[in-house]
Amino acid sequence: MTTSRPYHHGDLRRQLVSVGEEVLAERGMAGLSLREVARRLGVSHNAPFKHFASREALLAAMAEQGFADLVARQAAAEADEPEAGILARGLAYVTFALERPAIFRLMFSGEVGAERHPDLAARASVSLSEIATRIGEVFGPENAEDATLSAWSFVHGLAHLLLDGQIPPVLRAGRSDQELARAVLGAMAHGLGYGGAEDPVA
Amino acid sequence: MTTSRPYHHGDLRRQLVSVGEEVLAERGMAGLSLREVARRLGVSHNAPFKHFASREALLAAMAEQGFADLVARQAAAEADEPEAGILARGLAYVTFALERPAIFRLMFSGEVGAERHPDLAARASVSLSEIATRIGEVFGPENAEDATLSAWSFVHGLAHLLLDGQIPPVLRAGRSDQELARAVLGAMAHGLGYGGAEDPVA
DNA sequence: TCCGCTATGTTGACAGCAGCAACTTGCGTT
DNA sequence: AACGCAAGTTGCTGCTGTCAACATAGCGGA
Repeated sequence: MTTSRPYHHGDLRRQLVSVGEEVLAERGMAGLSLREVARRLGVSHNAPFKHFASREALLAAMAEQGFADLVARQAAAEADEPEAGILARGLAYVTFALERPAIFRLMFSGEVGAERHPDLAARASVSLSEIATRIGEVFGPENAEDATLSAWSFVHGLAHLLLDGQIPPVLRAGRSDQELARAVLGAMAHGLGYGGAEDPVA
Repeated sequence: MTTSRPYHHGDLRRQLVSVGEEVLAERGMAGLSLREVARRLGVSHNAPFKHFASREALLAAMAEQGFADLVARQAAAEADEPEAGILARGLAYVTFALERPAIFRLMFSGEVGAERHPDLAARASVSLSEIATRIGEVFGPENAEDATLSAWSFVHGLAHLLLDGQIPPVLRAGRSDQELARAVLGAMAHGLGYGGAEDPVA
């Protein structure tokens, strides 16, 4: 009995995405093969092709999931006052990158070819536009564009530098990634246009 | 005669790196194969292995060259007054990313495994420390760490967002990448991190 | 001058991968 | 009960990275 291997898996697509992230985290981009993912799920080497037309299509789905999760996480980080909210969102962005570095890299690696995967393009665009909108709300209408771009560049760059481990010890000054993010984002919020919000993140 | 195919190529290593960048730009990470590079150079499929122990080693060399070029470009962007210099360096950083997006991505993709390629790690570390130092010179000694990190994150993030083409039209407001970089970096230099004491930018 | 060493390149082989084709299974419909 | 389609399987092809054995050339010492 045990029904251990029903002929139809039933949830393969979702699991492919999930195990795909697992493999990607363990072995990196070069080590992520459809066959390895199939092996881990106990299905044949060609089963994935019934759900994804190509390896790249799986990558696109993984990135898409990443964007969805990023949006959800940012929404959860919402706060009462908008200034605190923007800071919390920035931290959430960085935290997401630090917790799921492989997916974060994939999302912005440019390897997926968004033009070939409209679903991914749409999801990414929505996700990023939302971020931009929220940032814009805080910085006000006049010159909102550049302030928004600034804040976004800032957070995005910080996330990349942190997960690349490329911050020299001198700058790190013994702080953890999270502490660093908190400090630097705080400095940004303080310096970048709007004066208030004394240490909004408790 | 023509000496078209001397048995010994004479300059293979350098050309592998150069053509490697070419292929990477054309076909992306997945499309970059040692065999393709060898083909373009008219050598056998195994010739590259006399210069690089693995595909990854070639990638490392390409990234290393990228860091070297980035440093050179930044040095060339030096200016008289330090404040103008820092801005010029930031622009140079972004310009490098926009001109050679494939290499820039490779340099920060984390796919190369710096721990396995000490030469790359050294070059990257030197390159980035130099950037940090120069930024630090401008922002002064007190709180230099966070201001430096801020500026660097900022430029790094802006570069990534620009070359990902992920900036919504609303924020772009019709400006070219270069114009955008100029505007945003200018805003940063004006607003960021000077501790609120003075306004060094005339 | 000649000999042989080493760096550089070549041919041949193997295993792993993406993707195509043809076959099988079994669930949902009628 | 019969059937059709979605989901899974086996088998194949061509490409890739990498290993091993062999070939060539230019160089330094005898």
